[in-house]
Amino acid sequence: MEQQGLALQRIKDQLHEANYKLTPQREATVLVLLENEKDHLSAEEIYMLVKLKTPDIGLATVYRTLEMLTELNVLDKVNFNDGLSRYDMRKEGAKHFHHHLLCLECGNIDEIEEDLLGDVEKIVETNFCFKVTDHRLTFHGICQSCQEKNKSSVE
Amino acid sequence: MEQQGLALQRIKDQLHEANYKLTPQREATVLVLLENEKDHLSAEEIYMLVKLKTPDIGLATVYRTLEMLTELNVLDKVNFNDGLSRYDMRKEGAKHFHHHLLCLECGNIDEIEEDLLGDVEKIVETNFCFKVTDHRLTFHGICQSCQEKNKSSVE
DNA sequence: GTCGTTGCAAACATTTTGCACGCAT
DNA sequence: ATGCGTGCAAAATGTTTGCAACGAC
Repeated sequence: MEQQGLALQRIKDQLHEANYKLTPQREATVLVLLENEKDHLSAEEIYMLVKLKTPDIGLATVYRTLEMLTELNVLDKVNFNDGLSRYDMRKEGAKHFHHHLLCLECGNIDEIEEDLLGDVEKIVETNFCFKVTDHRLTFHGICQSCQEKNKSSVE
Repeated sequence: MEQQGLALQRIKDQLHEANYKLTPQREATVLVLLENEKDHLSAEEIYMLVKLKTPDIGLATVYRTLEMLTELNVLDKVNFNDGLSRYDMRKEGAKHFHHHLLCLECGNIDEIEEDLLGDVEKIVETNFCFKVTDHRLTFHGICQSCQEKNKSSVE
């Protein structure tokens, strides 16, 4: 909770620095994002959650807010393979973008905060002369609980 | 060329195994994909290329063919962040899916065939109990030629 | 004749845009 | 009064689906 207040303040500051105003709609959207940090909500899902508390908001505004926050690097727009964009908070201190584990069976998406790509990025920079600024890494596979589910159903 | 003939034959066999027919439209689509293996074409781009040689084809057929080939693991559907799906041939021998380098300046997408994630996947399997079957890895950054372009324009 | 495949058009889903209005400065 | 921000509706975009017709066996 305290954390969330700090995060909100940080985002407010970023908006002001970039000459954006923190309107009630924008604040409500940011709050929903903070409250659901662990999920990977789509624009529509965010819209519906915001609308519960702030019914006076349009879908277009949510899209515009999400675009703005993505531009400010508060959010990352991520595409898994379900045809729509999802939005993911960039952790405050995190230099790198976290990784994802997508379970092909239940569709659940977990996050890995650990940076696993430090060495790999160095290889890319030296061997391919490519200046890396960011990355997207998603593993596809079977999550722990689905593995257990399968095991017990076989027995 | 010879390689392409072999690849085509292999794909034909896979279709037949799965009880699909190799219709002229499907063959034309596969040929376009083989001829542009290094690109990351969207459905529409593929459609337009196929239509040059085989005008009697509809966009829906291309979509259906791409879906079928994705299901057969001949293709991978990849999403960069431009809002549409792109299709990428899975290399014949390649056990793992190759990685991508997306240049944020010129939009070019390069491929890395080397497997850079062997160790990382092991870590994921043991530390997170996640059975990895595939992955998507894209580095965002500046490609070599854009770096050079920038250097000379500063001087 | 059956059945898989097709082209076309319509439907659909997601995202963007145009516009008139509202509100803070 | 200026200009940013808004909701709504319309448009644009990318993809899927329904359907009648075709063609191989």
